[in-house]
Amino acid sequence: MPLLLLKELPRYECLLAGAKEFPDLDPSACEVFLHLLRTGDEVFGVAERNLTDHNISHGRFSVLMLLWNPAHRRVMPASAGPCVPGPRTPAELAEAAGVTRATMTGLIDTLERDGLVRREPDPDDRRMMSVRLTAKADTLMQTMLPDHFRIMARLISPLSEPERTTLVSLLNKILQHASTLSPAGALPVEIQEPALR
Amino acid sequence: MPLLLLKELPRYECLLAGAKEFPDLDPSACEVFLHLLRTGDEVFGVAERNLTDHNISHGRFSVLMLLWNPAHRRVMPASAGPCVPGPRTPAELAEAAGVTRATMTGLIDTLERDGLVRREPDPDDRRMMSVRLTAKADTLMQTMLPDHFRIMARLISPLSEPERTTLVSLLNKILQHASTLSPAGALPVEIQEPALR
DNA sequence: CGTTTGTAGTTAGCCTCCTAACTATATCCG
DNA sequence: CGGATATAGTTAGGAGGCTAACTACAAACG
Repeated sequence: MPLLLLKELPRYECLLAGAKEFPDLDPSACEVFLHLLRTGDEVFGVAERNLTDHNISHGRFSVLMLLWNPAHRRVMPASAGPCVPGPRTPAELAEAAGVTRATMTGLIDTLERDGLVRREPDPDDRRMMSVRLTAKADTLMQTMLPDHFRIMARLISPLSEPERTTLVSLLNKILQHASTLSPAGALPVEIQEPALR
Repeated sequence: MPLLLLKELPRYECLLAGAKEFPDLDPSACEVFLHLLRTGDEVFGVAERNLTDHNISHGRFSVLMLLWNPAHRRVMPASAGPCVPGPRTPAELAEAAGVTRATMTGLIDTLERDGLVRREPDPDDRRMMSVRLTAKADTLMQTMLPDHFRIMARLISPLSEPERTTLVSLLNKILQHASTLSPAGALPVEIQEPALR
């Protein structure tokens, strides 16, 4: 639900009209942009509703998934392959989930309060903590995940397999390109005209 | 930035492995789902960074766009066509932006504090307020929008026109279907197979 | 005409995100 | 060895989401 976007997307003729006043407005790009955000938001909202029923926000779910991965490996043969061991410390979790360490502190706080997670001091480096799932969290995941998987499958069910492949590849083109414009990929924007007023 | 999602998407073989343990896990659906959210998040983040430079969050931007539309019409010929007059009251704005009235109160509070918006009582119905953009907001939009349009165009630039059409149509299939699973579209689910377990 | 019902906006309290600054510990290096 | 630098985690304060409950007004209806 966090995206918050115009519920009704503008009609294409409105975009064309806007392009007359703003030469920088690319109507088809704008349309893709808005549809991407709108659809992402809707899909996100449907998936989140299920988690909310279990008192789990998306952020908390991400943390549980990151920590649960190794617990999961416990069940699987040790030869299960390249699924890496998964993060343990708040800093690693923050990095993997794409939030700040401060945010992760808050998430772990509430997860710990709800008995889903335990903090343990690292014996080797006294700056560090180790975060572990409790048995309660493990049980919760076991009941929550099948629903979550069914919801994902249902959301994507209108697409055939070839359509799915196409969609992923188109999204990937955008994602790859967007990453280069991103905070990390902060190339100096070079060519941009001095505009901006 | 709000989506918060695993930065590194799981490899497909991990999804396949997961499907062995969870029969409900549809690997290709899962892959589409994750790519959609991840790409939406990235694109959203890039676009938001520009707004943030002007001290405008996405929520505030939505409000400004909704209110600015009519101001925009002022410049355009009255015959401009089917671009409706745009919302004016907090309740209408909340509905159009897809947030609660309480949230809209907060957004208008900060916008008013920053001098971008004015509240005026409705003379006919003393429960209602009318929200208007200030001249300052109008100026801000004029300087902010061209950048915003350029960023959208850049984000989508890796796709050709036919690819854009395809992408929008695939996204639309998902969006239409998702809406039927949604809170508002709470049709009694009737025809839906009894599945869902 | 007065009571009930509904609607607009706000308030209060919670959660999750952020940035900036702080504390404690580890490490590097002169 | 000892100071500068870097890192882990937290804290403080702010914004923007939410729900639930409240106030004020309008409308409906018996």
